[in-house]
Amino acid sequence: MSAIRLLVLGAVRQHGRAHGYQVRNDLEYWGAHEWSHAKPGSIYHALKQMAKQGLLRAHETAPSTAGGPPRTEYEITEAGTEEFLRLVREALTSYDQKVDVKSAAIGFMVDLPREEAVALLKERIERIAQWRAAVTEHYVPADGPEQLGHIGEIMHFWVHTADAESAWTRGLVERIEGGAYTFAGEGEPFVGVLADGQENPYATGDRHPQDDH
Amino acid sequence: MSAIRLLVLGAVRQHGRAHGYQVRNDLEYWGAHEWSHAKPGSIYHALKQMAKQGLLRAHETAPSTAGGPPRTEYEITEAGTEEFLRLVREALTSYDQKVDVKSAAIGFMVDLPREEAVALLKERIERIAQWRAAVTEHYVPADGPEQLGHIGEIMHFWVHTADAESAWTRGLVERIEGGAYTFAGEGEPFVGVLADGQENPYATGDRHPQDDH
DNA sequence: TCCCGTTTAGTCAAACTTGACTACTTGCTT
DNA sequence: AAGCAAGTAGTCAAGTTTGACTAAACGGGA
Repeated sequence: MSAIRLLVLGAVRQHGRAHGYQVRNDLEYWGAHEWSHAKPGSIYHALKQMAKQGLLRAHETAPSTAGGPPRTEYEITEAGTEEFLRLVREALTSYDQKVDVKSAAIGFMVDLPREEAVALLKERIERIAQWRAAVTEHYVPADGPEQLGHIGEIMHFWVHTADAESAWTRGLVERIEGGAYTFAGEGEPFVGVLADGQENPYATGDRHPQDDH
Repeated sequence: MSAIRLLVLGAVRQHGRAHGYQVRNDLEYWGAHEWSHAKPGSIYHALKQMAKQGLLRAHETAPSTAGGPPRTEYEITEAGTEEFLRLVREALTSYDQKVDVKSAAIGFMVDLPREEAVALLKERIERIAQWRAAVTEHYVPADGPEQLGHIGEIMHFWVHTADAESAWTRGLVERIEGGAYTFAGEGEPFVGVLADGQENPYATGDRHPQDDH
């Protein structure tokens, strides 16, 4: 799963109706340019693609209210909402070691009911444990780990990372079970999009693309 | 940086002369199919591309010794070796939170002198610290972190991950400084490729592509 | 008022990735 | 002796990602 579709679907859904540039701005507001590869091209491409697949409905719109070429607005469809929820659930449970997908899923977890979020996260913890067991059993050669030489460090690194993630997920589950945050059906949701015209406090300052982290 | 080029360059380099299928097998031997997206198409594409760019030299070869279509063998060029070392150095120092690139870099770190590897890893630790400082300062709004709601969990997750990685890197530096592993110029290097005809103990068992982790 | 920089909005070609498919040989089985 | 599974080696079209580029409108100073 690529994070782009999830992010774009989620942004359009929260907005109700959004054009590409608005989505682009929301993602930046969420800091997504820091942890996902959400370039303009990818965003506009995802919008078009998902419109073609019936996940979004495209509305041709008048030549824009403030500069730039005419813009297309999108709304999420029934099918799009289903796909969105499916993606959130999948991203919350699966251990795919991709930071962007995980981060996006955390951002959207409150779109599910509290109990479901907890259950999915517990499933994730379970999967990490299984993955860990499989890796440590499978990749340690019969005649001892020394055989692997420095290659063993790769495995060590994976396991270390998995343990850290597991620990963090357990903490998150505790916080959620302790009543933190507002989940689906629990009243006013947290607003995570920029209103039209609102200034983005986390703007990039438009750094040059050749920036290297 | 994508991990594929680094992995392919490294494989060809260790082999001296290799055809695509051999590279494909080496990567599987290294477990790369588990942590990178090293599909056949990507590997053959990378080989062709890098040959076109002068990083590899292609030799047309006789119709193969054991089944299958005729194969092309590749050798690394001077420019390719430079690029390889550049990529390893970059991957060791930069904090790009991509598991595949990091893992590949660990696998190839012994191709550098010991002192350089240590220096690069220390640089990495430093960069993680800087990144952490920037993120915690920049993303905590003036009126307290509560403002962020559950979105703050994303930041918390990044920071947690960064700390885990920093801890692991410090451990690795200690092990290397303590004399572990054989680095460039220290005698017989660790052999990380499969000899022609040698069986791969870590073969995938050719699982179906629709496997989901 | 005219030019120039900025913001808004989006396009495009080139490169890369994916997963399924082709094609050829070996060796076992019936 | 024919058939066929398994292994070897690689191709291909469809889809995705990238980074640089286009283009329109606003703003403000000389």
